[in-house]
Amino acid sequence: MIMSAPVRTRIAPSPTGAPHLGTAYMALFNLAFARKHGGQFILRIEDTDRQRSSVQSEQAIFDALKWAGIEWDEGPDCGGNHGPYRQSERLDLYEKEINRLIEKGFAYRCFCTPERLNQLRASQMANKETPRYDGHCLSLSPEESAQRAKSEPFVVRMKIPESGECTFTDELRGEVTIDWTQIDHQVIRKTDGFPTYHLANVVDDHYMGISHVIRGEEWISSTPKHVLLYQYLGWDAPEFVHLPLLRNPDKSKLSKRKNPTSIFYFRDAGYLPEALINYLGMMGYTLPDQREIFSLGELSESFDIKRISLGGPIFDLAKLKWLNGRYLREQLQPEEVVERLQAWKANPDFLGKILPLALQRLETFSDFFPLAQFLLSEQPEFDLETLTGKLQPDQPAKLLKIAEWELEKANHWDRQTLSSIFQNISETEEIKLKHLMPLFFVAMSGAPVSLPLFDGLALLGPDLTRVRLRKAINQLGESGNGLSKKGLKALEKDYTARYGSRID
RNA sequence: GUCCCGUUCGUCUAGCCAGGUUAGGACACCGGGUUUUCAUCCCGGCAACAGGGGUUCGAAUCCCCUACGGGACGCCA
Repeated sequence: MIMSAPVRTRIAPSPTGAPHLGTAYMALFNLAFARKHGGQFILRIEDTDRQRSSVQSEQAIFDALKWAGIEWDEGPDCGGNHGPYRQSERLDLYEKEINRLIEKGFAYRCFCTPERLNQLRASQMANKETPRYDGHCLSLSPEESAQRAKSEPFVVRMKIPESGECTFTDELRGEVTIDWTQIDHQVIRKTDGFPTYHLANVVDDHYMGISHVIRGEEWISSTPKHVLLYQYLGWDAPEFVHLPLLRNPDKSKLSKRKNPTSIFYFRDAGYLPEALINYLGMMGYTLPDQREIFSLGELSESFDIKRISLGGPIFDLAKLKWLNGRYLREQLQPEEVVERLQAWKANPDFLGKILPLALQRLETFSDFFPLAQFLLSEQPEFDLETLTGKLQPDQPAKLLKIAEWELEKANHWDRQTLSSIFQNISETEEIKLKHLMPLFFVAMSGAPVSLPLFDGLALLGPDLTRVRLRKAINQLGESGNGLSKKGLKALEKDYTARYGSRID
């Protein structure tokens, strides 16, 4: 490793779904490390999954990271000397390297059908073996392979040594050794011609001059594939640093099912970006002097990646709130707090969107804020009796859950879409909309009567909405009218039958 | 199931690499004070080295085993 090589780090999110806290977390340390060493930090969009990637989601990543105060030196929006920074625009490059791998005999085309592979996997699982490709297409001659490729769909797989082990160095953990027998003949090019993550990330990190790959712990077990690809392609591998994963309170990997995970949730619920970043900076890390209030700049100045601790930190909203409070009263001047509050939701734009919903219900100004309150708070208070209303006690939890799943499918978050989702639930459940709605009014606003719900939800946004639904479901659970594990499973099956499969 | 990674108060962590500390700080919680209430603020308290073996005069710290937790095992990233 050449010590004088410039430090270049990257964050490589895939533009699917809402911008995730984990992305900001990884970005933070990548950025701090690059700054500390006078290097560059790059944003690369990993949009190789054509089904799930969207331009809206890509834009959301830009917006969310910028809101959080994460700035990149090179990226799809600002360019740079190593572009393009969107993987979908680099297909020729991947194709070239894939062909090189095939020619050298390090990779091969595979014509197996998904059906065959599913069967194979199922039988291996049944025999308690590690699911692995069986090498069916490995023996095809180059000629036959090339010939069939003209008329048949295929994927390209990388070859993996049949025995021995792979040892690589993780900067925090030391040497990590994994047997090659544990590694599958990974698909590196999909039927649609797009590369998979494993290939694309290696090719891009090489051509983009990435010196340190700082990413989540979830990647440790596929690092041997990456190391091998660097070897096959004749390139030096970067340094690897695997950071611990943010956790839910139950210690599982942070997930939106159990926590707010969208960066926008924190923006919309009224947190300060500098407090959020500060908080993320203390997950698994402490500054050498142990101060607890610090900016991104201060973190970068003294940053020492070796100080990262490896136990997975639990994301604790209570402590984040405490920290946010300290920012409000210690780091900002009162005038600044007013300005920030206005910029948040107390501005003509946002209030102007609420007004049409409230106007007919107003007699004096005093009526406005009580009506709008649920759109300006993180969570409303409600009591369970009001929530359940006239429904059977076992109904609310199910209906809320169904709504949560249905809402996840929404491509747009506007009045019309929301309206049709609830219409559909009403029809499918054979409950008149009129009887269905009070439940949601209470869950969303705390009261059975409120501003028009669909417009309200549209203003609230998907992230705050989801958390409110979940809070209501949880409270029902605590009172004994929730969904048991069994009940949830049954509901999910039933849901799939009547509404179609869930998406994530 | 297989493999990999991890494990200090309920939570975030310092200390570990260069063995000797009354194992420190913060959140939460409990108690007291300031405050016309509440909050803030101040003071105090509770509370941890997962277990077992080694090495050593001495282990949270080094080594091994066990347990527990997490992750990976996709034509997702």
